[in-house]
Amino acid sequence: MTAVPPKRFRLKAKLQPTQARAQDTYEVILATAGEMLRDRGFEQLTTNAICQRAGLTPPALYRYFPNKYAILKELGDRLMAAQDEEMIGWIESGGLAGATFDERLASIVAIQTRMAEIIRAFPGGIAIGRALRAVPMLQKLRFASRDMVATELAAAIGPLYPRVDGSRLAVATRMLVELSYAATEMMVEEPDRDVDRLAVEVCRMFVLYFDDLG
Amino acid sequence: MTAVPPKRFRLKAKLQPTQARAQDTYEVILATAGEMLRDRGFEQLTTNAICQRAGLTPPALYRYFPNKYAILKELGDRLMAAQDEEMIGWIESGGLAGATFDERLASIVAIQTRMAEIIRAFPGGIAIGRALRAVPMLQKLRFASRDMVATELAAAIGPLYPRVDGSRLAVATRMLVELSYAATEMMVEEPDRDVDRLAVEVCRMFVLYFDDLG
DNA sequence: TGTACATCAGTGAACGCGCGTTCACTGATGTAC
DNA sequence: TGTACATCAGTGAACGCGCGTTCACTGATGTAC
Repeated sequence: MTAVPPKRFRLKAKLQPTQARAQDTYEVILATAGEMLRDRGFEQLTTNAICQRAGLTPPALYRYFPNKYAILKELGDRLMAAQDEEMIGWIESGGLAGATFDERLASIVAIQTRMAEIIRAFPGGIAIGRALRAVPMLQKLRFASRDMVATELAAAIGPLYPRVDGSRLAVATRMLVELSYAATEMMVEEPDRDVDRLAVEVCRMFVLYFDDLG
Repeated sequence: MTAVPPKRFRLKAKLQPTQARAQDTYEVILATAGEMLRDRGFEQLTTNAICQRAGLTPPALYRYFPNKYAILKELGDRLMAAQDEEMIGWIESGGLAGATFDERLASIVAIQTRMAEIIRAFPGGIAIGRALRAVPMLQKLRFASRDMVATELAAAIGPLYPRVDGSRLAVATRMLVELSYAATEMMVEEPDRDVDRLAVEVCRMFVLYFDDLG
């Protein structure tokens, strides 16, 4: 009855494709897995089913991925990379540094909306987002991504809040990024609701908080 | 290549236990599943493994639960019920209606901290919380729970914000509850971090937002 | 208060299926001369 | 510029395992008289 450590899996691709044909196969596997995640969800995702749908045989898949978690990891990496890139771009191009409340609000609403668009546009993005939360091994990647963005944000806006000490700013930015992700998921998981209004209210809250911080 | 609808499962218990012995079995199954979720996570949870650990044979489990999702649903229901009850109690005993900023902050920090405690105290609570997000069929229950709490909160605090129209208040309370859950998960998923400070900052943000709303 | 019967609760043993995975192989591509 | 060879890429077919699930049965509990 003692606690059993969770199973570990290799996540790295076994071989990197070198020839063009192999590169195509690699991408077809990922694209097919993304479609299946979108249509059926993470739990229904199996290596055999991916192969069948992709028109491949299992050994072709196993040449590049040791198991389905490796595929999921690669998809998660790509989704997070797309989001990180957009976030970093937003931070570098001003971020929260608008002169008026409305400017700051418009800026953060824009990035919040963009985050939701990225997930929607990514095949299986919603299911991948869920997996990033639910699968422990992917969770670490998600935390790393979030903390990286939060650190960048703290570095960028630190000068705007000279009286706030670094550790509090770190907590504040980490919170902002995490809750921004949560809000993004709320926007994509329930698209029938009024997502634009939700985005505005969430972002209003963020701006009020950071204005108060200074 | 058309989208395939996700598999549906029966979630209701097949039979309700009547005798005391059967009631014990029912609870043992749930308690064991909770332990296994805590130790190994959702993906490692299998009906056979639950039976083995609980000292039962599979047909005993299948007498009460048609599959493992039914077990997960019951656990999710209980976890959410515990959280809902606490939240409703908080709303009824004042909630956000403190006279000063610090009073309101202290009140919301208290409930935020309590939410985290409930998850931590619930066997497998963290894994169940993840499953409530990741498993589509459980997600609906989570949304229902959240919307119920949000509606109660809106009804309770509506009189405090006479100028705010109902639909905006609905969006605001829904956002509050959802982001509060997200913050709770952040607190329990990374317990090594300074959770108390995080709770204070999150709650400060909530109070600032609702103060501005009025 | 005991007995006979009905119903509830759980067992032992096994099933079929599909999962992840691998072996031995053929075919495609690249490269040295 | 063609040929021989090495390496890369993917196939066909099957494997063992463990999963969810079920069948026929025994034992435990409740109840009518």
